[in-house]
Amino acid sequence: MFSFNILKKDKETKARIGILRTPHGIIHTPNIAIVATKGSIRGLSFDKANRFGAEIFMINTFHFFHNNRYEIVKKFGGLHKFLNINYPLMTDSGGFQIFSLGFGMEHGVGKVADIFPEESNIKNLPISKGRNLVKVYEEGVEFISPYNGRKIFLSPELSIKIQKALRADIIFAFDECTSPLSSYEYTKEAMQRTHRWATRCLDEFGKPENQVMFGIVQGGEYEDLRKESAKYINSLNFFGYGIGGSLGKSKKDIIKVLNWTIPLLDENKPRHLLGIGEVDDIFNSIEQGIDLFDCVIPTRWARHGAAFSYKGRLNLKSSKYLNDKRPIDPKCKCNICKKYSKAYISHLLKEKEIFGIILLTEHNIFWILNLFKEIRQAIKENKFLDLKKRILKYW
RNA sequence: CCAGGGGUGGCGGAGUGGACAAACGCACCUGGCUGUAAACCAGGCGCCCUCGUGGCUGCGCAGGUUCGAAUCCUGCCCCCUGGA
Repeated sequence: MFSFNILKKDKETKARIGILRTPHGIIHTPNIAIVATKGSIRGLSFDKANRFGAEIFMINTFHFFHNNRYEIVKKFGGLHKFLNINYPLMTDSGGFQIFSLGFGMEHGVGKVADIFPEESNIKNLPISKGRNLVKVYEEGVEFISPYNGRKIFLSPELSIKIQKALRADIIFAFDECTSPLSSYEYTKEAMQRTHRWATRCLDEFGKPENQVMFGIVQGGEYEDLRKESAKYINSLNFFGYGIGGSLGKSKKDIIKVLNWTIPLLDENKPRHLLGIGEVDDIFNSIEQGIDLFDCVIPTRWARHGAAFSYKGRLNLKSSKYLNDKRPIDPKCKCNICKKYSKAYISHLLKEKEIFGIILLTEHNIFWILNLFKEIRQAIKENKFLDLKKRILKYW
């Protein structure tokens, strides 16, 4: 029921196109999973996204766990039935929340921090941003729910049990996502724990027919750890691989991490770069051999007023667009760009009209999916680097 | 005309002798956002500059008291409520 086939490899780079088959449909790679954390693409229906070319969606275990909502979904027979859709789905394991509700929240940093993790700089971080709601143990993780303060405990086994109940086609092993500010020692400790958790996840998972699992490579920004992790995760019986965790202090570090990691992974299995999705990072990662992404940026930027365009990121909340009668992106073939001006959308966003967010979400999702279509076509025609050069001129 | 209340930065609205260029909210401007605690967050928002525990102007208008006034006093102007 599941398979992954590589159709063509780029001649100049490690980019490749492939087909990932699941019981709910096929995914042409490289591709991006549209994020629908709580079972909704904020501002757009699954059907519409699918019409724009979305072939797989990413939903989150933690958000169906902290409120025990997975029990309801289980009674429905899984997410497909609960959401009443028939598209391929993947679920994240909850491992990202170890970072986002823990260190990331405490220090206000993302996965790619543009800062140095020395003491002196940590002091200058906005540590008042939040407290650490996460305690990691060998057995699992204690979260203090950010929603109601309740203590909840998630283990590798429980994450897999929940993901089996949710019944997404592709699930992820429960890992610990570390911070760019974590020390070498801590990153190593967390990586080794993630490795032990990986085998516990596989044991719990068994061999179901309707789901496959991706293991996650950790190791932060450290070459020896990344290589060790890639070798170890590759030695286990996963269907594919996620590359997760801290990807370093700058965008260049992402390339380094992928360059260390990917050559050590079975080339016939799909590789998913967790959470990444800015335009330049997409090109650089595909060039290193990444097949799948997922990212909140298209929808989040839309809610925050930013648009994708061939001229780069546009902040449509800016008053300078109120006189602009042209579409967001004159080269974009989406209905929003066919019909609406930047002026109108800017006006809606400034007035906090929800319709502005809906229009922009539709455009951003369409735009990013179209970019992946162009990338696949380019690889097919051996023009990947040409396309990269052309697009990244403005990104 | 009488009685009472009130006039604070673009707007709303605190403050009622010193730490007030004036809380807070809105609006406005600029940034940020990468496995979603995010329709969010951060910064700026009188004028000037060498951008600082800097200078100037400033709380209806004019004057006064005081070391010091948005805050107290006097006069004037305007607004609101009730009465004739």
